[in-house]
Amino acid sequence: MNLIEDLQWRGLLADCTDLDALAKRLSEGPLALYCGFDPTGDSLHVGHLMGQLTLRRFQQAGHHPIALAGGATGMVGDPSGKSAERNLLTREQLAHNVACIKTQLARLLDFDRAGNPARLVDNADWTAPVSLLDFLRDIGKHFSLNVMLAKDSVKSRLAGDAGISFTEFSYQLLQANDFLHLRETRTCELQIGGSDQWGNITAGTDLIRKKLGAPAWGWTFPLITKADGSKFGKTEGGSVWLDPKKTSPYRFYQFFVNTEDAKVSEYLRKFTFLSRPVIEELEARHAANPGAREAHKALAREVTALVHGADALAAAVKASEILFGGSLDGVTEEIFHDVVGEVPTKDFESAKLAVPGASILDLLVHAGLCPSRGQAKKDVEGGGIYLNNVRVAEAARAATESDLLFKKHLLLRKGKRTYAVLSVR
RNA sequence: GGUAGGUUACUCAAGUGGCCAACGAGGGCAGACUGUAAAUCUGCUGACUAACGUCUUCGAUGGUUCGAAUCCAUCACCUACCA
Repeated sequence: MNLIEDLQWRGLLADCTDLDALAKRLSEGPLALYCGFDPTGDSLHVGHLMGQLTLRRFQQAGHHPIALAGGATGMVGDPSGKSAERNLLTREQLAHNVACIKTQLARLLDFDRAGNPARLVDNADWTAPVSLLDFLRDIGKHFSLNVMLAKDSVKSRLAGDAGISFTEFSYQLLQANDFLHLRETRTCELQIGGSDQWGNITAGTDLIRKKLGAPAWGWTFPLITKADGSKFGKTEGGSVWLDPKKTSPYRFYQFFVNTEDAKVSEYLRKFTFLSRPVIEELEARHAANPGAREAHKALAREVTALVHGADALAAAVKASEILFGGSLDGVTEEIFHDVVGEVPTKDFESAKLAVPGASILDLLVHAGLCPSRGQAKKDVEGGGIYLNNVRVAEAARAATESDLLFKKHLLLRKGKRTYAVLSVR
């Protein structure tokens, strides 16, 4: 199975500017390709994984991947997929975000691979020095307003109430210029991106054709969705980040374990490097015994290892086994220690446990499981709160020293799977 | 610049003087059933309080009134049409 066939089997091809020609080109030898990542935050999230992993697949097939951090395009804001104008980031925020993102981009690609090492670039390097007049003459001249206005990202905004500013309208020119620049300086012949990037990518291939008369292709992969069609990568706590400080490896692992059945097969193909026979075997096992959720666990293991490494994965698996293994009976202090720090853990004063005890409501708020005492009380009354994995029956419940596990920790839980640990100081 | 309409909790959206912490829908959280899944059913969804209840909120500010999300004035922002 060649690269394109593999990508198609995995469901990673949404659209290609000329699939036959690209297939022919790929068969003739390695090419350079790139994928851009705008620094809209100080961390990438699971949604961005698709681009990174696809670059990696190309690299493994012998091609030259270039990861692009959007230091310039991030200044402007991509209107694609956005229903309203966004707020501009300050230069300081942007510089900080670019620095953070670069290290994350570096993790999934091999920069030392013999023959085709990965490259990391920042489009601010070639965009910032260009003067407005030069840009308008050299780049702007090649764009037809009719074509620009016809792009979905622009059209939908013009049709809506929010409108679109000239700033965001210009975005496609900047991205097209990136592709042109990489085509000229690094012979980068292919740009990949999510299907929402189609308009921006074709702006680039069109520009290259007009200015250079050289071949260039665009490839998009489908945007990942949940089974109900809603946005992928969001949980109670917000986005699932790649930064372990923002989303712990344990929660990252849990996010994938909790994948809906209807999506496991798709995610295994798109997020892991497992081979086709292995994935088909997992699918068969899942079909035979869905309750065991072997496919979910394999998925979570693979992705967590890729992003956070083997050690972090081992800790996440261990903590998960303890917390979801049933009762805490028989769990030794040493084993329990693996949980501490994996789930959100906070300190508190041991003095608070003295005689009348500490209000369970205050503890829940302190642990960050509930936003307020009022909400905590409702959660307790609804039967959704557990102390040391035993349901708390009444809101007046107070925790005392006798509730401490190993004289040190309280294990709080809300619902089926949201845990927090409080440790005495 | 003119005219008209709008601004309600996470989102959409009722409410046009007291019965409004504010209908309803979506979303979210929790419970039951399951498999840490989906679907379904149920409860909750401003803060404080053990509770009676108290407090803060309906773009902003000021006013009328015993009493305002609801009436008046000014300001801000948004939308549409006109220039």
